[in-house]
Amino acid sequence: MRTPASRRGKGSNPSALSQQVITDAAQRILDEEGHESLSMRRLARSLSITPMALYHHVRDKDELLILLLAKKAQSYPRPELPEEPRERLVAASQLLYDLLSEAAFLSEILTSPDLLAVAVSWITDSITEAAAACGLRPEDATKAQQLIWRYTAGELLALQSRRRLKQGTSKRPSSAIAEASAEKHPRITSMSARWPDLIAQNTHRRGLENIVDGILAAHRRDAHLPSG
Amino acid sequence: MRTPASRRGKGSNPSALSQQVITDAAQRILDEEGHESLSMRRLARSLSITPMALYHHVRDKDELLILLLAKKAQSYPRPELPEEPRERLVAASQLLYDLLSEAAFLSEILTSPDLLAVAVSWITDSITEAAAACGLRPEDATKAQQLIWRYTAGELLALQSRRRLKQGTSKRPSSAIAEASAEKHPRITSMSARWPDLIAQNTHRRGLENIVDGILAAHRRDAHLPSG
DNA sequence: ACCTGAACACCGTTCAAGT
DNA sequence: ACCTGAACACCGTTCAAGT
Repeated sequence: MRTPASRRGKGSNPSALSQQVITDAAQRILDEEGHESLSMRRLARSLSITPMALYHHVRDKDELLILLLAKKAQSYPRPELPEEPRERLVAASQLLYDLLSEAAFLSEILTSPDLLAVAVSWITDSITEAAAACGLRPEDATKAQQLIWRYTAGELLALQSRRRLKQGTSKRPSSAIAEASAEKHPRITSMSARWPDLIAQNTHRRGLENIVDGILAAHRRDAHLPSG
Repeated sequence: MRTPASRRGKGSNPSALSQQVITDAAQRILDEEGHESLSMRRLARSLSITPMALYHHVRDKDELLILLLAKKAQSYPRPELPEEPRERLVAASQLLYDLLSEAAFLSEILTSPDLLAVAVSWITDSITEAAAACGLRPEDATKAQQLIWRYTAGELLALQSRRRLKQGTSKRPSSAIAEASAEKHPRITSMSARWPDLIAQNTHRRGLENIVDGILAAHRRDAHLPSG
């Protein structure tokens, strides 16, 4: 009983399934149909194979996504970073944000920050290095990197919801929520009116600089106090 | 509010279904089985009703989750905040983090920050107010609140993954990822060895203070430059 | 070793109908 | 108005078997 699976076209060898082929196909789905469409089953269909065939090359969906991110990180342009340490710290952090904003599927794996961080480590390493060059001890430099990483994660979530808002996939506040929460605070009413404009803005860069300066100021304080 | 705390006989009267009854049952599932177990179907089963009966009282699952959060926010203890503006800003921000860390299902709705923010607006309002009391103009105070909110979101993601790590639901880095990413950076190897200790720490408070001070310093700079 | 077929154990949500 | 039954259109993943 021979399965008449339609030829995979394009490829010369139908049995040429590999991690490379899989991630390429996944990226194509991401680009053409959006990250909501990327499922193991959909991916298998696009390769004319059984979903289970995928599991011979990737452990699970999370691994696939991280792999996708790692590939993007690898091929990402690596600009020369500024000489001046503080500028370098800001630039490397900005780079992290820019790269990750291109990975729309990110929210699904954002809860695995450690795995994620490994995938983009050439950038997070630069951040740590730059922090160290600003005078922070290795330990504090790593903490600084972590702080920036977490802020970046929060900004990326916000970016994602802004995008969905544009797409029109978002939801209206729904009276139930307003009712359940708008009881004891009069202020919100006036503030929420301005909200749409405010959340529409990309405030990442400004925030980043505030944070970097906050870190460096704290360092200078700590460095001066013990000796004086 | 016309809920006279009446009959909710466990299965005796199926017509006693209401938003109150639904959210109570959902909270029970959350508490007893964890947020992964909370689904519309599971919830319906626990109430001995059809999944679709739920949709007469909540629009969809997201609304249910936000409702759950709004309830928690409402019943959360409201401590007296410090008089001193900077201290108040820090304290209110810490409060936001503390409250949200108790909502383990949060990551599912973290991508709707605007809806979320309405649910906990009594805290976010305090943050904005405190920032204004520090001298920021209303617009800048709102931006400060936004910055803090986003950092908090990032910290909460990190917290969540730390919890999963403890639970043992986490994944080992998997050679494929290491292979795909650890090619061009030698530094990562030495750093990732220290990682487990570092990510295990709760660095939120320290980071928060850095950020608050960064914001206030930027404000002082901006306020002084134009006049002098 | 690599892949298939079938199944397991689920999801959120829509629709038409019942009371 | 409130609820059910059945279906739609999916998920990720395991298992045993085939080549």
